[in-house]
Amino acid sequence: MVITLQLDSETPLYEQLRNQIVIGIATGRLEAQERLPTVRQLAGDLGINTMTVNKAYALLKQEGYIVIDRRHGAKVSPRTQNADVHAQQLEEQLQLIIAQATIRGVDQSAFQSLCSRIFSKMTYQH
Amino acid sequence: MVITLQLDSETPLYEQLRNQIVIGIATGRLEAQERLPTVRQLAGDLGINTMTVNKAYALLKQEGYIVIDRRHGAKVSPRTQNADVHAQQLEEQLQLIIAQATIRGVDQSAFQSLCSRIFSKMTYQH
DNA sequence: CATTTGTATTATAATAAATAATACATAAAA
DNA sequence: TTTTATGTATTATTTATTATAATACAAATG
Repeated sequence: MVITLQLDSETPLYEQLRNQIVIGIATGRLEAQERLPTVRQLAGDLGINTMTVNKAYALLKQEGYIVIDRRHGAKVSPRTQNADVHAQQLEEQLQLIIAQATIRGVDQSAFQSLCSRIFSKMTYQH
Repeated sequence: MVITLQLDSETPLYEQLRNQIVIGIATGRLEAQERLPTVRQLAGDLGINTMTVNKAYALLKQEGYIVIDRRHGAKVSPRTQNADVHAQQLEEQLQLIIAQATIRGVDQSAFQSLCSRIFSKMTYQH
């Protein structure tokens, strides 16, 4: 999986990394049980520090997206639950995005179309 | 309009402020041409620094959500355009949210319902 | 002229982000 | 058993961000 970082972004590197891996899982470019690169290898490839990658992995682990074994490294979690825990967070994020889109002139119909187009790229199955 | 800040949030105060004003505009709690509180007054009400409020106002101004006049203070912009400029940004934000939701088990149908519920609270009209 | 507006300036403190260099615990592999 | 590769913990340093603070300034209204 190709990961590209924007060094001039206001989004921290570890967060960019975390976001791209989450999208990779949802789109199926990273399959369940698939092994992620080691922190050292990924840090070397991206030209960033080991601890920055580790921070992204630790975050993904805490959020339940990946499972980490001392020796086997990091793997994509086979399945995740607890949708209810993040329901409120999802609603808050979505409310802000929809508010911004509404003011920019994007109506519900256009928004739903955009959502459909994005959903069609998501292949993650439970 | 009631604004509540979470001091223990990882979201900066000026960003929380900006977000709530954006939502206020979209939901109609802040009407077009309506005057916002002065930076000093709002800072006093919220118990935060003047420059923190000013940073939020400057950001809202730069994004086109409000218009600022030296003497008259800050007002909600009558109308905003340039939807295309922010189209890519919208898609990126939405992609991440949908990816997370998908992994958490939220399917397209449930997501669309949530969107509809949020949209029903948005009264902003062009 | 006086007042109120946003804003610019400068300083300071606290926190976060990123890098760096090591070291450690673990467990598979040789 | 020894070696090796894994994530992780630790400590330090640098840089950027955030928030506060105290002023001062430009502009425009009354």
